[in-house]
Amino acid sequence: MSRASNHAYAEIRSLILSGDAPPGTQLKEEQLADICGVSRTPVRDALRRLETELYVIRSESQRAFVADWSHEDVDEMFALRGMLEAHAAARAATRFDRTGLDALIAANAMIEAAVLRERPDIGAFLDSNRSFHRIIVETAASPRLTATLATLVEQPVVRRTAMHYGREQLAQSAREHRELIQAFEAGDASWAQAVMTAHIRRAFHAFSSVRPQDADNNAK
Amino acid sequence: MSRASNHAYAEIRSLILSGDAPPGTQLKEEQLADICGVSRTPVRDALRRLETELYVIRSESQRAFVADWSHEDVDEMFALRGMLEAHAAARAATRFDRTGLDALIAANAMIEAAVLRERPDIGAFLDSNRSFHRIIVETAASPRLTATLATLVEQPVVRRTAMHYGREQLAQSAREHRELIQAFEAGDASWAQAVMTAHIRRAFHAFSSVRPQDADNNAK
DNA sequence: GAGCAGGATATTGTATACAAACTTTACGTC
DNA sequence: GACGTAAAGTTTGTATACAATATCCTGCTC
Repeated sequence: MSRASNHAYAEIRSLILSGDAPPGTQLKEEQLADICGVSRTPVRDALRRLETELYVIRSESQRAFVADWSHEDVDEMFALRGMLEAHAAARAATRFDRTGLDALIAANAMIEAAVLRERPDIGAFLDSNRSFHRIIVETAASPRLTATLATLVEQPVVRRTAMHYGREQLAQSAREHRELIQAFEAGDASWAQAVMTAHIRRAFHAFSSVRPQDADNNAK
Repeated sequence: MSRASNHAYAEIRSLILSGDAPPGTQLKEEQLADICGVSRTPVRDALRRLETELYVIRSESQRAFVADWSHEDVDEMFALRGMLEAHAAARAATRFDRTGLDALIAANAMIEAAVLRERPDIGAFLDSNRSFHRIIVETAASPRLTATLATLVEQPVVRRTAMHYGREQLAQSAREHRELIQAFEAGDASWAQAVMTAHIRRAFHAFSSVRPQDADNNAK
């Protein structure tokens, strides 16, 4: 899955995330192939990947569409994500070594740098936040958990959530990360699990208190 | 993703599960295409699906191999399954109607009939057991949860577990199902969740107390 | 004999052509 | 005008040929 395939994946994904292809849009293989400048074969690979990540859904007759997420879908997704990510945190708590902890601390330092300024840098926040959570999931050392969570953690949702966070909520997020790090340093699985549960749950409420059009305006 | 692709998927999957392609075996697209009697295109689709379900892993240079499942992997799989299925039970507890409950009761009656006899009928047990759990997951009404669990509940694993159950353990399984039904009738989510957690956890210990070769002998 | 270069072989990636399936449209019937 | 049906058009599925890349093998040098 090399050059062309990855390129198609990135291109189509950005079409969806940018809103150029809003929910419900039909994604036709040939048309996408034109846009990406490759043949249909790598486009099909890309669509399959996007499908497993639930960016794309398929009609009964296998036509591909940009996925739309109902409020209940999002609620359920956060519930599952909270459960699994908290479980990952608990596992990780018994597995962290100094190198991993340092990486975690570094990631959170970058988050704080992005947040604690006049005008928070949401892009940098998202990048570092993603790193932070990825380190934890990987330290949990369960490929199956990693794979399952990958399909659950939708970056468009994380993005919209962050968009709605004010400066104070972004800072609170970083503080929760600090507490997670403390729990990891103590090797306390229950603590880590509880903090992570709360962390994700709070994100859910931030997300669901904003109506989609507001988030879009915010994004501009 | 139609005829050829599904066929290739089923065929390759059964190669892996039957042990004809043991862990570590390299899966070459052309060779698989020959075996399945289709071209490489649907084989590639099938491999991608199997890859997301972790039956197949890829080397750095994108070559496909049969994944190896360590004891710890299986442990983790049961842990995830327990968590998610317990969550499903909790959701279902607030959603069951009389029709659903009656279906559940009927399924468990069939389980008991298969179990409470001179020589338990494992095949019938497995069928009814699958129905029982499916009714619960579907009553939970979360497509995402259904999809996630589907990749986690490996029937070969369930089968091996049941193979190792003695008559008493099979009966115990049915009793746990009865308690689940009580919890559902009471609409008590916490109760249902706790019973399901224990139910799956017990299955894990039954599974892991049997060594693979014993299970295979038993299966013959 | 160890290690490396370079070509031969094997394997995956991509493009393209054609087949199958689904959708839409146009027309005829009632 | 509503409905059904069949043909035309659109879209996805599959096969095959070729390209790119990785791996293996051979023979050379030291």
